[in-house]
Amino acid sequence: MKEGPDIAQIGALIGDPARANMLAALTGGRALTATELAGVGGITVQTASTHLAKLEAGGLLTQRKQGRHRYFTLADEAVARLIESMMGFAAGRGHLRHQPGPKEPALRKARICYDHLAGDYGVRMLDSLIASGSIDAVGDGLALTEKGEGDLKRIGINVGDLRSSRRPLCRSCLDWSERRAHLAGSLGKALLSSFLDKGWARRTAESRSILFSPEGDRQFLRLFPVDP
Amino acid sequence: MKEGPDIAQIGALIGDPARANMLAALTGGRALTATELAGVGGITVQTASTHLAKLEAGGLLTQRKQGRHRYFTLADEAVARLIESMMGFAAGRGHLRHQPGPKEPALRKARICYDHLAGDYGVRMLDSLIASGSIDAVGDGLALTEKGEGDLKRIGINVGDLRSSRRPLCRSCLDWSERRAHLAGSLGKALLSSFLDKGWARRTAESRSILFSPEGDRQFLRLFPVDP
DNA sequence: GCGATGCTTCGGTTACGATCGAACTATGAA
DNA sequence: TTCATAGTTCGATCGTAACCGAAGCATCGC
Repeated sequence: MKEGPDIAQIGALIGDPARANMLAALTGGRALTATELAGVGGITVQTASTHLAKLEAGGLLTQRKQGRHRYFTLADEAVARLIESMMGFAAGRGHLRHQPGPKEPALRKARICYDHLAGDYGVRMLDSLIASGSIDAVGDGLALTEKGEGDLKRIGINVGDLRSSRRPLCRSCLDWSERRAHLAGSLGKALLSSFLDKGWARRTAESRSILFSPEGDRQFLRLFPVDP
Repeated sequence: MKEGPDIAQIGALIGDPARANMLAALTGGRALTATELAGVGGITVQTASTHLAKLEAGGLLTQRKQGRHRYFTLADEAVARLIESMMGFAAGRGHLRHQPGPKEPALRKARICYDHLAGDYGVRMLDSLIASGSIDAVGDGLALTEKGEGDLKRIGINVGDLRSSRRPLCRSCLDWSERRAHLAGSLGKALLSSFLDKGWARRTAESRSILFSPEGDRQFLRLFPVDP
């Protein structure tokens, strides 16, 4: 009874709908202000403020004040992974909130998952990288091959730079909409960044969905084909 | 706001201390009755009953009635993984409940994690299997090698039988006490079963800890050496 | 300096859920 | 049948936490 980590505390932190919505929104990777978060939580700023304080005390959030704003972000990638894994679990049990609204399809097609690409396109990209021999999949682990390193260089991603960070290069992340893995880790981040830099896609204002331009769409599908 | 799976529901389910304790106890893998669970939760049976009903409605638990008892177990392995991952997360944030009681050290040395070995011994076993070339570790994924298949056969584990199940053979599972990976999956289960069958170790009544006999301890350490 | 904006703190209300005693159902034993 | 054990359902109590209005700080633009 008194053994092990206290799972109830963080469960309770995530267990409030307003807080859960805020956390989910922050899984989008960008920092949000208290007022914005109050919006996504459907509550007033006062209430949001107390919620945010609790989340911060619990170690799930960090804040950075900038002028008269306070920007909140998830404390680190581990929090993002926890949230995503809970989403995957909830989706599997049919605990859905979505009356399939207008934004839903876009979200399933391509969205941001902390800092990398998720949704149909995310899964497709990983499948394609594996099929082309750029990434080795062993069990549920992923590893970049030499061929992959060369291929990535050709589209402007220098893997050497990424290796210097302590963060793992490749990591598989379970996609809640597709129920299959997509690519996370510093490489996943670098790939998404490059798409955004190239103008192939852009992030939307308040949602987690990623919008591909017609041109970007073509380029993406050409670069990551799926075998027939 | 209305997009994605409802993470708050399961958060709330886990967020109650009594329920969290029950779930943690069930991570021990064996089925427990409502009264036993009331015990670990520190509540009366009436209260436990309502909690258990909620957990079942939420899809986290299943019950099987046998005579006048009702045996509760985690609904499936996904639930166990979710709980364990939350434990790992909570441990990392220092959300500990343990005033390091008497049972704590035993729990850190060897315990059961749903159906496989965790704790110091679990981590050691995986390390040793990797060092000896029985298991390939790529990224955070694990794969059994041909050599490993042979070695396992020699200690009485027929991998062929395990492959027939849909469940993955090797899976890495983050250990909350060691903060490193141990071996899960059907192979992890088979290994622990064999230790128990051989009488090297036994499960304890109400706790998740695994007790090795002096002889079993010797055999285990001989079989899974760590290089100096 | 002044007002406007972003956010927190305080106080009081409200609602929900955890809790348990008591009564009720079901299975097993004698 | 009767008694005992395991469990659920009901009803009532109680505590806590979510919530918002109002007031209080802090920072910016002017």
